[in-house]
Amino acid sequence: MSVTKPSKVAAAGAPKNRKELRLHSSIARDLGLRIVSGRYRPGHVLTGEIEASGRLKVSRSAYREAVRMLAAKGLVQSRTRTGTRVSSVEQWHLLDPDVLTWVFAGEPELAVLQGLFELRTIIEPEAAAIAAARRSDRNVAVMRDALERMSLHTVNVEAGRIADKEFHSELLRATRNPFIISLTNGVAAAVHALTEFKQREKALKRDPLPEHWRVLEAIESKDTERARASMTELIRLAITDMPVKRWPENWTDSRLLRDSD
Amino acid sequence: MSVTKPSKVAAAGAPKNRKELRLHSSIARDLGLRIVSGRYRPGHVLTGEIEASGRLKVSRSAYREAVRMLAAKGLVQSRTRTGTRVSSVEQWHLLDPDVLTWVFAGEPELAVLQGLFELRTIIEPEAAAIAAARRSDRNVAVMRDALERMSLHTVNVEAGRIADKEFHSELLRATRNPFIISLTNGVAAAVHALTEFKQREKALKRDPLPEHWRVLEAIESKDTERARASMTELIRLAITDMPVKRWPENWTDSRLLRDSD
DNA sequence: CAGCTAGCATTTGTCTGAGAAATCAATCAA
DNA sequence: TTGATTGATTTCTCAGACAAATGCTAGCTG
Repeated sequence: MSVTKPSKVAAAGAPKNRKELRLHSSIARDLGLRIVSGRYRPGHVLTGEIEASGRLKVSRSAYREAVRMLAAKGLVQSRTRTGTRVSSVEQWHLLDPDVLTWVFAGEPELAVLQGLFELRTIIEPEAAAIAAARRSDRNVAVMRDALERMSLHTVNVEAGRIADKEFHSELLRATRNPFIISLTNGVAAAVHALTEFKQREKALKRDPLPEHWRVLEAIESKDTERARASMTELIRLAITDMPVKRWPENWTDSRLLRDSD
Repeated sequence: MSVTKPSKVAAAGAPKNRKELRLHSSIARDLGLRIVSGRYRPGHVLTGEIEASGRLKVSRSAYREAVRMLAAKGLVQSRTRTGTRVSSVEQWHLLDPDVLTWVFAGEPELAVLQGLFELRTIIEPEAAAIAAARRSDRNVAVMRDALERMSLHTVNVEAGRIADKEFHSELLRATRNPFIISLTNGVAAAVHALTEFKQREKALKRDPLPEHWRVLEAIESKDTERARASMTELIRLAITDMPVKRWPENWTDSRLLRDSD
């Protein structure tokens, strides 16, 4: 029960992997992780502000701001007298970039992986088709640059994964649809965490570049049909690259699904 | 520059249309509306906490909690010394239920309407197909009940619009995909605000029930193809019901698109 | 003059302590 | 039994102070 505070001394030499967060953001991340990981189940009532902030050795205001953030993301709900309780999973803003990052921070469940890929299978081929119709030359240039960096670094290192993320972000941006673009941030965060997850298991054998280039070519030549088809194929290949033994047939064994009240 | 505070006396006789919000939520809603409506453009720096809270006659903590909420929704970003500035539109969590509600609170721009319907056209037919494959009997029962209430009240009154919302929510819920379900809350909020918007112009002439029933029948009989097709048709009809003179050909005239830096 | 450094000023961030408001639960009265 | 009253608990709101971060500027130094 300890918040990884942004160390005031920033221990010399310690690799500051993650950006220094403010105290309230750290607390929010901490609580958020506990919630999405299932440590705090839906319906669970958090310990009161006074005790919780006291235990964490932080001020009540910092703790409250953290709770407000989580409430804004649909993870908790506060009521006087009742306290702050974890909301049902259906209330969670799962496509919020932070929430998505937290969900994929640990070992994501198979059904959750499957859910994300299902969403991508629905969205991204259509997005690619729309992008092919509306893309600007600049969109193409940015995507090309991303792919070149991706081929330079490979997705086995952070720089390559970032390039991968930027490719998909720019593709969705090319749709000119604010709502689809908004999905970007969330899905990109998830995919990024995901390629990192893949990487944890074992370095990717297959080279994912060819299908990316095919998507780019289709979009560049404004061929909507080919853009849709090649993106469908890209996602299909990405799924086969996931280091899972067996994809579950049904979904009902997901924690994200069980606890809905 | 005044927050519609949750009046302490709740002025006798005054119709309390909207649920009583806490002070911090009221402030957040207030600022949020100003931001998404374009009153505060991306890049704009909000007045400092001390002055802002003073002007609103609220405590700094209440104001800060509001800002934290907006930051959690990607609308603003705070930095010491620099202040709190409105983020670029791409940072906004447009699918957040609150943000979506705020966006559609006023007269939504055509391009924004178009964007939402484009997203629905992509998601919901596929969702209907998946729902047809995975739906439980209970899902069907809930959807049927919603349609019956919808036909009882018509979408010209609030009760009918709520029933409409519940139909679509339950449909997405039937997909058993947490991410698709999460889209529910956002899209449902938008559609709800939208039917209200339609209603403002003029009562809907055409009866939208038949196409809803066709979707339900397809899902009940687990006919994925027919579910997809009938949902596509439902959305197509919903678009034609929008009281707009002419759908714009290109998008670039949307405020949501311009200000991205 | 160019560039660097140290301090200054400003804004958000954090802390503390005190009541106010809301609401659940039990108690008491009609 | 039902309704009103009281009490306890928790979040909510307020006020004021200091800490930390950081952009800016003046002055120093080469």
